[in-house]
Amino acid sequence: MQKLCAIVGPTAVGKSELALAVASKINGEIVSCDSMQIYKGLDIGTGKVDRQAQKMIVHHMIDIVEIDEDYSVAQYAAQTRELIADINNRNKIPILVGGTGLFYQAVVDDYQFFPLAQHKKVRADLMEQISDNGLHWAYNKLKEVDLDYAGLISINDQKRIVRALEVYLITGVPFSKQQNKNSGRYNLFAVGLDMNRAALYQLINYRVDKMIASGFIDEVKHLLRKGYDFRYNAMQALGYKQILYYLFGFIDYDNLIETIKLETRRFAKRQLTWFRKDERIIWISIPESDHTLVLEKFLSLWEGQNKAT
RNA sequence: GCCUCGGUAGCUCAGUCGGUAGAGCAGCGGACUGAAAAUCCGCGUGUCGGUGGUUCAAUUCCGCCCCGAGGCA
Repeated sequence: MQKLCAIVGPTAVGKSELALAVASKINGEIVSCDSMQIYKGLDIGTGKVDRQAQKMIVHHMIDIVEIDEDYSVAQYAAQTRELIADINNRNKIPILVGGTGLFYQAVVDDYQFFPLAQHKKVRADLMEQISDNGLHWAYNKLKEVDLDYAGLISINDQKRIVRALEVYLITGVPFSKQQNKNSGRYNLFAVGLDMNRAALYQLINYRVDKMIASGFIDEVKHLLRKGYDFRYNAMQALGYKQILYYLFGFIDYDNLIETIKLETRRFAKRQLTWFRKDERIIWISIPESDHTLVLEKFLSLWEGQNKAT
């Protein structure tokens, strides 16, 4: 069975640092599990590890698409599974590292996705119809074709309503009938990092200040000059969206910094909610900023699991 | 020193003609299968500044005190 090691947790908790240390100890390669680091050009705000570190330890799934390219979890899962197989075949350990819960889940639980052709036009049509007929119309439409899924989501959840409809329209199969998964594909060792909430929030605030100081705003200005604005999903990323608001004059500077920090804190909370429900995850709580202790703890857990299997 | 206004949730404030109180934001919890750093759902967390008095009952009325803002000296 293929081996897979995973390091997950909220933003700013120290996943990347630990991953680098672990990778060099257990002969691993890092597979990023991050929905925004896949984009070229999103560097400072997504907290990519610097190029030097990327040279020392092999990193995958970073900078793999352009900002204006379409990308989805289905592609991520397919690509990542191939990579994991490849790394295993070379007798190295794949280390899945990141904070995007859906991407993590799709890989470790081996979600099955139907083949799906271009969906952009279908979605654009749907959006137009919603602006004409209202969201309730779309929800009722979904009830007609997929009552089960409609029952699971809120009548206000526009994104999920649109997605379920578009997937149905393209494949002809109700969305809820497509939610299949295999289990036990990997010999999984998953570690979650957590820390005291107040300390985490402090780290997040500090990290945002650091990003701003390293030229985050210039990075967004540069992207905007290339024509990348609100239209692109990548530009909905935390910080990028807010800086666009700032550059367009919708919010002032103080407001900008506070909003990025606030939204990032809330994001971290949602990440924790996601990972907490996965019972396979072994949690390491970070007492202070002593990362050597965390590494030791990780390695002893890893040894323990390898002896057991 | 005197006068006026204010002191209620972490913050900004509403309210109770006397029956221990509620909004927004923050916060907390949850959901999540082709946009996911997205999107959505749920939950008031309180010595009503302190202390005496009136009252069956005071956060509410009265006295005194403390704190803040403004005004008059």
